[in-house]
Amino acid sequence: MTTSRTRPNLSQIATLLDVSAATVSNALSGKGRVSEELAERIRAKAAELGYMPSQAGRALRTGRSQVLGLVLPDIANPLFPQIAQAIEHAASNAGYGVLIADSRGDVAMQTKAIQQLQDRGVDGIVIIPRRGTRVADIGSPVAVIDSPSTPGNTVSADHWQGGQLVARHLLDLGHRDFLLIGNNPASNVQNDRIGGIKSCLPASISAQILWVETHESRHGNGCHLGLAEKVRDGVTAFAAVSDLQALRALTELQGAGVRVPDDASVTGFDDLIWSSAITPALTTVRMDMAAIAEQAISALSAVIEAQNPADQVGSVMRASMVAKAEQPSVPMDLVIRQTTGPAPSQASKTPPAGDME
Amino acid sequence: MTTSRTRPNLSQIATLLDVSAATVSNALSGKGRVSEELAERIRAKAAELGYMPSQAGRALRTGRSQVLGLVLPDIANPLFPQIAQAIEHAASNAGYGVLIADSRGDVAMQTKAIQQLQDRGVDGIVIIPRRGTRVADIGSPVAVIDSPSTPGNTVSADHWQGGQLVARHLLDLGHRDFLLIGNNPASNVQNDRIGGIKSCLPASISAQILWVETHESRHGNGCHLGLAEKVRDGVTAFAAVSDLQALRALTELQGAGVRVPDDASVTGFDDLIWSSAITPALTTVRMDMAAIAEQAISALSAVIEAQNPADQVGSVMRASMVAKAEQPSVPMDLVIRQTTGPAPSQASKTPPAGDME
DNA sequence: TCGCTTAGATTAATCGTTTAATCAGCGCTT
DNA sequence: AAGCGCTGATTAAACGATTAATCTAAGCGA
Repeated sequence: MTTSRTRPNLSQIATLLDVSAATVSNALSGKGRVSEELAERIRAKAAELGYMPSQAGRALRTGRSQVLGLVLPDIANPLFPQIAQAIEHAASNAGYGVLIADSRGDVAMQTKAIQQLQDRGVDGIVIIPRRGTRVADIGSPVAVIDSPSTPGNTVSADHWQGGQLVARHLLDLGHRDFLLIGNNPASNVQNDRIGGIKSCLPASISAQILWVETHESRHGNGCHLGLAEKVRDGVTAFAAVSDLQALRALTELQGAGVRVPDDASVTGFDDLIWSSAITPALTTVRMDMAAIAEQAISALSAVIEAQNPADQVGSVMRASMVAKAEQPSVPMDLVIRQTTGPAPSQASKTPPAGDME
Repeated sequence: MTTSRTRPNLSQIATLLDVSAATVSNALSGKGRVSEELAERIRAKAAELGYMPSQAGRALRTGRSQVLGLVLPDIANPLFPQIAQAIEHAASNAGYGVLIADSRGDVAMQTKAIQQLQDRGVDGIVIIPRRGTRVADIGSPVAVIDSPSTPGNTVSADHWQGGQLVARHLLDLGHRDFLLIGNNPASNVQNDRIGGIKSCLPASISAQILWVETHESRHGNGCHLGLAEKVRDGVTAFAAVSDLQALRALTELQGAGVRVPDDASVTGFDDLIWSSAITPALTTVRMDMAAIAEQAISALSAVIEAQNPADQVGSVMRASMVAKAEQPSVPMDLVIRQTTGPAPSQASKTPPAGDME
C-alpha cells in the first residue's frame, strides 16, 4: 500500500542486488561483460520494480534525446491527423517520441519552429514543407516529405502515378471531357498529380485546368466555380487534386442539380476522413501514409545513428543531413466509391434542368 | 567561418568571462545574488553565443522536462488539427513542448499511451478522453478536456450553451419541426449539445433524435438516413451534433433534390476546416479552442508547479492531480453561413420534386 | 578596532546513465 | 613458477545545469 512510488533507478537495483550500478546498466543494455546468471537476476529485479531508465539522465550522457520533431507548415491541414498518426506510430516503433511544432501557416515561423525543436534537443526532424518552400540545411538530421519531384525530398507518395490511376479510371468509364481542379499552381504535389493525369490523356481528350486560388483571387473567397456551366459545355469528369476541392465541386454540382455520378463524375485525392461519409461517397486516391512514415523514420534514424554524437559539427566532413529513403516514392491506391460512374451518353450531353428523382 | 558549432554551455560562458558556472546560471535565471553589472555582461555574452540551456541537463537536475503529453483517443479525429494547434500554442507560450501520443482508437491502448508518455518523463498530460471513458488517477498532473457535465473535467466548451445557440437561431428563422442528428448516445459532448438544443424548444415543437451509429448498426455502414422522407413529413430543420454528420445530411438532402436552405436548414458543430468551403457553406457552432487550451495549460502548469519535485509521491497528502481551471466552461460561437434560412411557408410543406433552377 | 551583517561571488554536491579504464581472480602455457 | 589472457566485475569520470553551503571582503555601528 505504502509503496514508495519513486521511479526506481539503476543504483536502487544495484544496491538491492549488491552489485554496482555499472553492472546493472551493462546487463540491461547487453553491452559490457556480465555473466548470464547475474544478468538474468538483474533483468528480473528490474522488471519487478518496473524500472524505466530516466530519459533525462540518458540524454545527458549520450547526447541523444530519443525525440523527433514533426513540423508542418500548416498544422490546420486536414491531412494532419493521418500524417501525425502514421509518423507517431513509426517513430514509436523506432523508439522515438514525437514533438509537434506549429508554424501557424506562417512561412517565416517555420524557421522559428525548427529552431525551437532544436533547442529542445530533438535528434532529428520530419518536415512536410509548405508548397514551394525549400528546406535549407538546418544543421540537424531531417527527413523531408513532399513530392518525388522536389529536390531534397526524402520520401513521399507517388503523386504522378496517383494521377495516372485517376485518369485511367475515368478513361475506362468512357469520359472524354475533363476538368482538372487544382488549388495552387505553386504546389509540387498538386503539379505532380495533375501531370500524372494529363500524361495519360490522349491528345484527343479535352482537359482544362481550374486553379481555385487564382479563381478566387479574382472573384472573391468561396465564390462559385461555375462547374454547372462546364457540364453544359460537355465536361463529364471533374478530377480534383484534393478531397477538399472535390467536396467543393461535388456540393456545387449537386446544388445546381447536376446528378453525380449520373451526369458527371468527381474524384479527389487523399481520402480525408469524411470522404466515405458523404452522399455519394467520394472516389479518391489514398496515399499509404504508414509506408511513407516508415520510410521517413527509418531513413532519418539511419542518419541520426550515422552521425557521431561527439562530432563538433565542424566545417569539414559534414555530410548532408537530409535523409534518403530506400524507396523514396510510394505508390498510391485508387479507392473507387460512388462519385464516379460511366460517362453519360453523348445524346444527353446537355443535361436537362429539373431532371430529378 | 570555422565557427565551432558545438552548442555553448554554461561553463564555456563562465571561462570566457572568467567567472564560475554557478554565477552564470544565477545571472541568467535571475536567482541568487549577482551584481547587475556582471549579470549584464553575462547576458550579453550568452546572447552573443546564442546560448540555449541543455534541456537534458536541466531536466536531470530539476526533475522537470518542460514537456507535456497530449493524448487523444483517436488521433484521426478531424478536430485534431484545431486541438493540436491550440494546445501547442498555449503550451509553447507557457514554456512547454508537446509530445503526441496515439491510442489508435483503441481504448485499451490509451493506458499504454499514457504510460509511454510518463516513461518519457512528461511533466503533465492533456487528455481528451474517448466518449464515456473516465480517466483514472494516473499519478501525473493531468488536464481533462471533455464536457462540463463530465466529472473530473478540467475545461471544455459549453456544449449546452452551444446547443441553445443553434436552437434559438433556427427558432428565430421560423422552424418548428426539428430533427436532431447525433452519432453516439454514449458521448457526453453530444448529449450536452442535444440537451442544450432541446432545452430551448417549447413543448409545441416537434423534435426527433436520430443516432447515426445506432441506425447504421441496423442498416449497414454508410446507409441512407432517410432524411428526404423526413422533409416530406414536415421536418425543416436538421441540427447535427457535428459537422461530419451535418455534411452527411447536407449531401444526402442535396442528392435527393432537397434544396438547402430553401426547403430545409442544416446546422453542424465544430467548424471543421471544410465547412466554409462547401456549397452552401455550413452554418455551425465553433468552440474557442484557443481559450480552452489556454485554460487547460494554465491549470495544468499550476498543478505541476504546486507539486514538490522531491515529493516521493507517497501515500498520504497527495492531492488530486487533475487540474481545475478558473473558467471550466468556455462559451461557443454561432457561425451563420448559408445552410440555414427561413423556414419554408406552411403551404409548401411537401416540397415538389423536380423544383430547380 | 572589533564584531556583525551583507553583497557578491565560488565550491561542491547532485540528478541518473553510460563507458572507458582498471582490477581481481583463475586457468593455462612454457 | 612466473607470466599471459580471459572473464566478470568495479571505479570513476563524465554529460550540463541547479542550488545549498561556504567563503571573502567591504561596510557600518558601537
